[in-house]
This record gives sequence, structure tokens and C-alpha cells, in this order.
Amino acid sequence: MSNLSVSELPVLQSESAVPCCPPLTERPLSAEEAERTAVMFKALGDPVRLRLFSLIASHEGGEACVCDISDVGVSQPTVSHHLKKLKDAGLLTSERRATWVYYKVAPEVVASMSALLDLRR
Amino acid sequence: MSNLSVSELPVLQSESAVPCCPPLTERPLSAEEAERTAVMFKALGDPVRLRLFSLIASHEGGEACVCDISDVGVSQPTVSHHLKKLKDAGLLTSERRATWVYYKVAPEVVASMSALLDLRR
DNA sequence: CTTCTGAATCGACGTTTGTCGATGCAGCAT
DNA sequence: ATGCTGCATCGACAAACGTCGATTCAGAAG
Repeated sequence: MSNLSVSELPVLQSESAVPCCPPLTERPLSAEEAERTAVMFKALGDPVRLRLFSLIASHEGGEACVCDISDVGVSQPTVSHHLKKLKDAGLLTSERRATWVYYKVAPEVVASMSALLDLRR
Repeated sequence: MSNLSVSELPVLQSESAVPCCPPLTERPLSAEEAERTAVMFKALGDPVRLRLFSLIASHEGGEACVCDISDVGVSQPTVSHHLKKLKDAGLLTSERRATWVYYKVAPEVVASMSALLDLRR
């Protein structure tokens, strides 16, 4: 698995004038762009991770404690593993509060993925 | 790999009054929904497939002959294999015209994925 | 300090995936 | 028919992935 930091994700790189993410219709992706962008799609390309993500996204404030979302039919270590992947992909952030760890949706990154798929032109 | 037909994809199922795809923020996905939806994200979760997809999407008319997009650094059978996966996921359609096979973006399906990631509420 | 609970890491495993060369098939054009 | 070209399928194999139980770590509470 790739170990990109959030700051390296293509969708967050541009503070430029143009909108951050040209849709996939605008021009072919370079190999490097594809490599980095695929990490985000791959992160959502697993059923368990999709459920975890939607559990968090649909929770109040777009964030949830791990203990609130652990009932997805896999073991606790597996849940932890998937949350880590979503976090590594830049789709979630996490924060420890006392005993519990809260995961939260990273709105800009997700919006950027959505923009990539906007095929209008 | 799952073998869902396009008609089985959740994003195309609802001809109902509500917009076809509630964003992931609206409610948690069921196991079955997640299973089917993940197929589409997984399809774009590979660098080569992302490049192929953007090559087709950015081509005139949102379609391209295989011969136009085969230069992505992998062998011809591998290109064929990836195009099949994108097609099985419902993201592309294909049509043979004489000697050549043309692949085309399935706009509704892609728009639906985009809608899933629309986190406004 | 010890204990308890929630979450992360480790090590191992079977399965899936991406890739290739070889081969097969479809549709032209000799 | 024969050959040629574009694309799909097959079989094989290494690498990556999802999963688990066991263990470790962090923080709170006795």
C-alpha cells in the first residue's frame, strides 16, 4: 500500500486559480496523477470500507467514535485496519479524545473525488 | 471479481421519485448496497484503469478505439483485461465497428458515483 | 501501581489481483 | 482459401489484499 501523506494528494495540491481538480474528461491523467488518485478510489473500493465511510459520513457532524461503527461484521483489528486505509488515502482524519478515537470525513478530498467524476463539458 | 450486470448496479435501480443516489452522508449503506457500489469504486482504484478511463472520457465524444489508448505501459492483453473490468463495473460500454472496438463512457453511472460523494446537506 | 477498556500493531493465512506470453477469434483484404 | 491485424481469452505466477487471533499500547479508574 502506498504511503502518501494528505499533503501529497493531487486533489489538495493546487492552491492555484483554477478549480482544484479538472474532471477526468478534460485531459488524460499522467501516470503519476493516476497513481496518486487511484489510491483514493481504491480506498472506497471495498465493501467494508464503504460501509465504515458512510457510517461516519452519515453520523452527526460527519464524525463518529470507532465504538459506534464497529458492527460491520468483521473483527476489531480488521475495522482498525480499514480505518487506517481510509485515513492514509486522505478520506478521513482521526482524533483521540480520552479513551475513544473519533474519525471524521475530510470534506475537501471527498469533494475533489466527486469533481473528478463530473463529466459535464 | 463480481459479475453484476449494469441493470443490477444500485445507482441505476431507482426510477423512483427521489434522486437516484442518496449521498453517503444520508444514511449508512447496507451490506448489499456496499457490496455492489464498491465494485464501481474498485474499478477506478487502479492507476492503469484510471488512465484508460480518462483517455476515453477526454477523447472526442467520450469514446475511443482501443488502438488509440493502448499506450499506457502495459501489454495488450492487460489493457484488454482492464477495459473488461471497467465494462463489468458499468463504467464503460463497448461496440465493435468493423475491425475496431470502441469503448465509451456510461455517463449516468459515473454521475451517480459523483452524486454518492456529494457531501452537502 | 494495578487493572480495565478501547484501539492499534503484529504475524500468519488463504484469496484476489495485475501482469505476462501464448493462443484463439473476428473481420478485412488479398 | 490464405494471410493479416485488432482485440479477447487462457494459464501461470508473483505481489497485494482482507481477514483473523494474539499481543501491545494509551488513557481512565480503582
